Amino acid sequence: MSSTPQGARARARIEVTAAIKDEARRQLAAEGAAKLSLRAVARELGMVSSALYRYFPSRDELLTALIIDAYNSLGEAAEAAHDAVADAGHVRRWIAVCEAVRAWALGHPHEYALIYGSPVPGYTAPQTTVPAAARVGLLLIAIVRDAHQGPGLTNSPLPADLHPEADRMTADLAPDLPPEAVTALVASWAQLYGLVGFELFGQFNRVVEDREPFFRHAVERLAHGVGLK
Amino acid sequence: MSSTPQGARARARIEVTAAIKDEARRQLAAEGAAKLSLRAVARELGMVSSALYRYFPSRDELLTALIIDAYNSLGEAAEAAHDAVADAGHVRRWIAVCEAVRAWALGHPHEYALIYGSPVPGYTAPQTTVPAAARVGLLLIAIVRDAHQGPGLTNSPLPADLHPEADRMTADLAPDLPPEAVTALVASWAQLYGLVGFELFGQFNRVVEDREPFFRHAVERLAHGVGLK
DNA sequence: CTAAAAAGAGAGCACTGCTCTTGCTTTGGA
DNA sequence: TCCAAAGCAAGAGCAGTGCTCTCTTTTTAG
Repeated sequence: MSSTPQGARARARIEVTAAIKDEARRQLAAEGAAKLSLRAVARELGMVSSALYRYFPSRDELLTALIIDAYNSLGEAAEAAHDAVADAGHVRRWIAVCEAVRAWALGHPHEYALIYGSPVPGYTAPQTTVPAAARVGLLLIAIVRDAHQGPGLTNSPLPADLHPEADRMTADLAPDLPPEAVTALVASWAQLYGLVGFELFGQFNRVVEDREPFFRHAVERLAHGVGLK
Repeated sequence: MSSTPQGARARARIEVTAAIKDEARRQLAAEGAAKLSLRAVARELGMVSSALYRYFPSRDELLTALIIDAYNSLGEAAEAAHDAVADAGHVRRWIAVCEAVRAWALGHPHEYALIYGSPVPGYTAPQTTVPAAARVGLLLIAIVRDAHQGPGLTNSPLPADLHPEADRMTADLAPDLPPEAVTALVASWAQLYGLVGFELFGQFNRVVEDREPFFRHAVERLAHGVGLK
């Protein structure tokens, strides 16, 4: 009986795959997705570039792996920040998640750009990324749900032409919540990334200087907008 | 006396420069910024790639020219949409500008990605782009200013720790407006691009289906958020 | 023990941005 | 009017890229 369940080869494959991703992530963090080079990764790992194709069939596949990891890293950061204030009020929890997203983005700008910036060259995200991408959204939904089951939500009514879509979204995302809240939640979710992206991509340069209080206030208003109080 | 003021050479230079930009814009619209190739542009124009460097010293310089054009194109679209409803109420004018931004983005996805997506490979936008980039922002400020001088604005107060930054932004952007409105305006400006970007970059896939009413409602709420009524 | 599968190495293709040198043409001053 | 200077096009070439193909070696599994 062997101590390496699937054999040494399978074990090595896992390690090499991880090493490739690590080195790729290093280059991504250092230079951005566009300058991520398979040949450079292979060179740094002491292997020849063609050998790398045994692990990732193309550059896009490597990027996809990095994208999923980035979504999960962001999701974990947001979840950790939320859990740290799980006892606090719903607005405070909402703010904590938003600030965690911003902090993660500022700490991993190229990875953030990879997942929330413009998609890389002709690249379209495969279905595989969906579960990881949803983590932050699910967190926000959970906060709003807690508030709904606790102190309740205060939402303004929706226009008539939005009722069908609002009901559809609600059925898909959170059937137990009022459509007004779900609609506001989805919009706030997108708006959060507008705030983060503008800061990260330099649109706030020479416009907003002291960004923490600005961001905090903005996401607090988002929280009120979804009905939290 | 010559009919070509600066000589035929200067005239030709202008035409060739325009032809290069046109062809580059075509490739940008077709394939995205990352696949924009100087060699392909030159090839399509029947010139050799090295000749192109007489007009643009590098690929980044070409991209910068396209970025400025894109900002101006977006700005013009927004201004035209605004002027078409200049007599309507402030909220309606605000919505018109936002919807013009969205429509332009959906019609020019790669150009939108170029200016509001993640900045291209290690590329940092030069100062030259600033005036063009400000056009939509100035339009939104103008609407809020009109409202302020007309029916007035209704804003909620700011937290104390935001006062310094809010006053600074107000002095920079619109000294005649209340800091509460300016702060909300800047945040809404960023949030608008969050809504547009999420739709454009596929984050709304399988989440929001009927996007026009959703977007319209969201930006109407933004309008109320900056104090318009 | 052996056939099959997996992995690495290397050469090569087509492409990229960019530089440099070589000629030709237009320009502007003496 | 002539002539040097500047502007421009063309071609070759460099270093780099993603990716494919073939060949050899190593490991696995029957």
